[in-house]
Amino acid sequence: MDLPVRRPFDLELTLTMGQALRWREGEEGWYVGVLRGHLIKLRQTYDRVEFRCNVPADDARHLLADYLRLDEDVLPVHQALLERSPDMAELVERYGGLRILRQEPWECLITYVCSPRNMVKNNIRAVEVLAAHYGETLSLDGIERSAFPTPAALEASGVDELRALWLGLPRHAEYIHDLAQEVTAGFLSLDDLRGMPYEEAKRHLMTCKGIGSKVADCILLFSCDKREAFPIDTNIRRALRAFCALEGTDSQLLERARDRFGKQAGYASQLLFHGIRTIAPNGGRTLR
DNA sequence: TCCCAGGGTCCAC
DNA sequence: GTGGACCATGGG
Repeated sequence: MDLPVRRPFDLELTLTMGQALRWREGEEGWYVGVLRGHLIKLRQTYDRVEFRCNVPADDARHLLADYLRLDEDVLPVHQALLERSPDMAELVERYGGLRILRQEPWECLITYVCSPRNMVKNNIRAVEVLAAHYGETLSLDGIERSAFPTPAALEASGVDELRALWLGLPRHAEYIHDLAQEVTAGFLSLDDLRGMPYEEAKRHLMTCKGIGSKVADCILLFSCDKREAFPIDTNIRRALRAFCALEGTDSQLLERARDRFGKQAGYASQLLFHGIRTIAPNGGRTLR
């Protein structure tokens, strides 16, 4: 079973560059991950994405078309981006197949709440540990993984139990439990965020403990269709300096990046993020 | 030994 | 609103 994709489309880059943390390379070119409670295998052959999943083919098709944003054409995005910022040409040329996934908001929220002062490697581990402890066990072709836990499951776990999982910092456990409570109680509606304007959705998210500007932008870009979100971290700061000659404080950078990239800011952020980690020697870090 | 990881909170000022 | 210290550590 497979789906047609419009090139440029780089499945491997898209799944492994760091926006989603649950994809693992399997045998025979498959990438194995868990998507909305379903264990799924994906691999690309030129302009098609082959898939395997324990749900009816049509259901999987809808699930993947949404997740991979197959309804969107990336070429107009490239064009608009290059018109606004010609210095992005090299990144567009090299990594034009990179796409922004449409992740499940709850999982995305918890994933990025665990990210501050946490290495990516440990962030991946934190998400996997949460799934293993509180998520439903799934199997496909002899592979076992766990679904990402529901808000109710994480709320029921209790803060002390979450803290014992060493997710990063102790306060990450507190943030997770608080968020689980807010979502189950209906005080925080992640579905509503998608319908709000960017600024309003960001303000709303940032009222939650543990969610600052960067984490909010990650959630909005990766799961709430806010293409103008521009998460600023150390990599992006270096990349803006290296590729676009932009410098300043974080708030200045955010304003300048959004002014320059407009609606393509989120897409630009991922090209910059991947670019500085692969092209620039030493990750663009100034040698001392 | 120092710096730094996909930051955020809390506190002065 | 801004700048600094602090925070479950581990690798270069």
